[in-house]
Amino acid sequence: MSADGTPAAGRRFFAISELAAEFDVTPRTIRFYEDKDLLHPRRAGRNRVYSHQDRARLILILRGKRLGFSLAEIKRYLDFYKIGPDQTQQIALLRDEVRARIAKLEQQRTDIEQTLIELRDIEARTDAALRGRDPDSTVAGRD
Amino acid sequence: MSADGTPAAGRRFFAISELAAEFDVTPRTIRFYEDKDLLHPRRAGRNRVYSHQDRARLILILRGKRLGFSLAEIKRYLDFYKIGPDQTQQIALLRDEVRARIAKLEQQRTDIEQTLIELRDIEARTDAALRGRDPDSTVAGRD
DNA sequence: AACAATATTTACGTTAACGTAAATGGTATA
DNA sequence: TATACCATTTACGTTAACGTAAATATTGTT
Repeated sequence: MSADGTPAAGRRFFAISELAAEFDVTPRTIRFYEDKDLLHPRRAGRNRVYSHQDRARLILILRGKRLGFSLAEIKRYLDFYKIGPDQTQQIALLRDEVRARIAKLEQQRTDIEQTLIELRDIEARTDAALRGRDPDSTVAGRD
Repeated sequence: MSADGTPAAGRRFFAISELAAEFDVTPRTIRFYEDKDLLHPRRAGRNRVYSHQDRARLILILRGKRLGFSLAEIKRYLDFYKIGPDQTQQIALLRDEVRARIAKLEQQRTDIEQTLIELRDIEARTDAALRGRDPDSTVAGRD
């Protein structure tokens, strides 16, 4: 590990196995993302060489996966960042897409808050049950 | 629609096609969930009949899907609610599982907040670009 | 030079979550 | 009663996201 604690600090490039180990995925997975056009590492001869930007993209990909997005959706997201110079028509479409994403994420956030409330309630019941207490007779409530 | 606005109010039971229409899924999908043991409607002869509880379970299933959970995970979640009377051993395991879920959802929430920040930034850039303004030269910033 | 370790390409295999189509049966309506 | 309309069952098809295995090349080590 480097001085600042982050494993990538001070490093210029990364091998596929290094990234795989760091993010707990297989090299196959990383190559698969390249095959799907989500990553574009350089080559040192035959071997793949990943820059900090490549690594950053991988982080975004994995975050997208945690949120349940498909690789196709994640690719679109990554594309949001590389729209070229002014294409009013394109930009308007982009804006609409971005807004749709925002709406979807806000719905997800609402779903999460609701689910957390329910889970915390269940957790409290299990805690109580394990203590012999009993905040509502049975662990899951009544019918 | 009923007096209170909710389409299910005052109704005792639902047909599969009604639920399918209400939640914008196909009957096939609902039958599939039953096949996977996530739903257990009664029968009127050969036909499926869904109660309010069945409908509520379907709502939870669809919420789980929006959050990116697999049907197997969703089934576990539904099971959280129907743990029988005191099985200290079982309850301890349940609590651990519930806590793991909570942790995962909190991670998801963090991911969402971060993504929303980025998307809102992009949205602002598109807005500005469409107005001729320009909060940072190009839509996506510079390299 | 022989060997071990790592990376690459190619290609077939696998699982989840349905889609789609065909055959069958009850029901209501003209 | 013929027809139209759902619902059901059965079964094969499809897509996404990798897993797994085999053959080959490269590099470093003993």
